[in-house]
Amino acid sequence: MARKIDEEKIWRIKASTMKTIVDYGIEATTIAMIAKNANVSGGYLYRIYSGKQDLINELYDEKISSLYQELEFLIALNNTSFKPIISAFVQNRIVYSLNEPIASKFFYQLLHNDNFSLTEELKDKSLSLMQTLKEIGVNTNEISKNVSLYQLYYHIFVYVVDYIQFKRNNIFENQDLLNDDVEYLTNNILNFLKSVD
Amino acid sequence: MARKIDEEKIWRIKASTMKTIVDYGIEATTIAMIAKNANVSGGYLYRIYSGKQDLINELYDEKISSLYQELEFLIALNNTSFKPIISAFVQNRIVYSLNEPIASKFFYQLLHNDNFSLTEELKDKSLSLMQTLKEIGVNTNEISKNVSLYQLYYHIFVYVVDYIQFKRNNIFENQDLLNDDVEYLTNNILNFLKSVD
DNA sequence: AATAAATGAATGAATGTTTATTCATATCTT
DNA sequence: AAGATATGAATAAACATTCATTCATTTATT
Repeated sequence: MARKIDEEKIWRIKASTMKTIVDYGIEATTIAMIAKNANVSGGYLYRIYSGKQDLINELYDEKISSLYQELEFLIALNNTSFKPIISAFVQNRIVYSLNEPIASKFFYQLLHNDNFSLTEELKDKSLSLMQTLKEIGVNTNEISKNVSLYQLYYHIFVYVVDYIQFKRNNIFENQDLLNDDVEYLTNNILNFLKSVD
Repeated sequence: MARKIDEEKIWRIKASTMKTIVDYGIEATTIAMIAKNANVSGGYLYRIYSGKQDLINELYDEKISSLYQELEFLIALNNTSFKPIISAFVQNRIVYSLNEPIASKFFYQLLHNDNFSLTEELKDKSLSLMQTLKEIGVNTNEISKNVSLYQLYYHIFVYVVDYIQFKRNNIFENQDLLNDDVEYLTNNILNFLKSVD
């Protein structure tokens, strides 16, 4: 055997990628900047990733994946009613944005960048998750039976992430995220999904 | 005097910039691509704009500006009740996304890109518009007096634009935007802003 | 009215910088 | 020593930007 792969090095690359993108934007971020910030040689990135696009896409897929896993876990924990699932999910998003502001903002940026899209596998998973959630909500009568999978997806994934990010980067005032936000967002989501006819 | 400035040329540059960015993303868009697509020489862009960043930012400011003007007009038209203003604004956003899909998507992309931000002047205008709207809504009791300017701003500007764009780029199915959407979005917004406590 | 001179618009090839990517070499672990 | 990891200088392509030049239009002069 030879020298071991330094796992921490890969972790540093990921952290550096997110930080650099959050600080300077995807456009201005270069491989050299990422490597320097990660204390890693430029060429080393190419041993692991096939390039900048691949590196960012893989990171994004990772984030989406863990989000879906989290939701699956919450569904398994409580599959008889809709609100607790959403409420816990929203709370986790707020906690995440406070504890991991860089990762959180990185995710937000990619969510709205069409150059980086999901794998077919993740799209399928997304679809089946929304279907499961819809069944739960419709059965308990917490949401309308006419709600579309799109409406579910948008309000659960995009609305929450966006609201939190916009609140943090606010042009009006720098506002703290509060526990009140969990309830506010959860209720808003339930109202949307209930009011479809 | 010399030759006149060809105004259509500037129009072509703007249209080309939006189209190229929508097709390839801001990152992959080059000055050469924009110029070629606009049938304009590469160097000509620098007579009008100081560079790529300036060109995009100016276009973005233009879009924001006309959005604010539109809202001002709607407020002047009906300054005694909140819902008609929002309803008309939402309807205009949907019509705009159907009639000007490229401009609409361009705007959406920039709304979520922190590398391009508003001028202080536009931020001020935004603030005063939200204050005016809040007064109208609170007076008629259509929205909560505890609503923050941020919540107003997010739900009126961001939520509507995002919902529409996500519906069009849907990973689930390609859905048409309908008149039903106007009512759905308007009601959602009013519910959000009413339910703050 | 005809012609020349002046002005500023517009061009696109040339420039120099930046960037992703490669590869010969060094380093580390067993 | 062997076999892998890791380096970073070297490379080549892509890029934004500049600038000498050309071209269209207007104004002045006869």
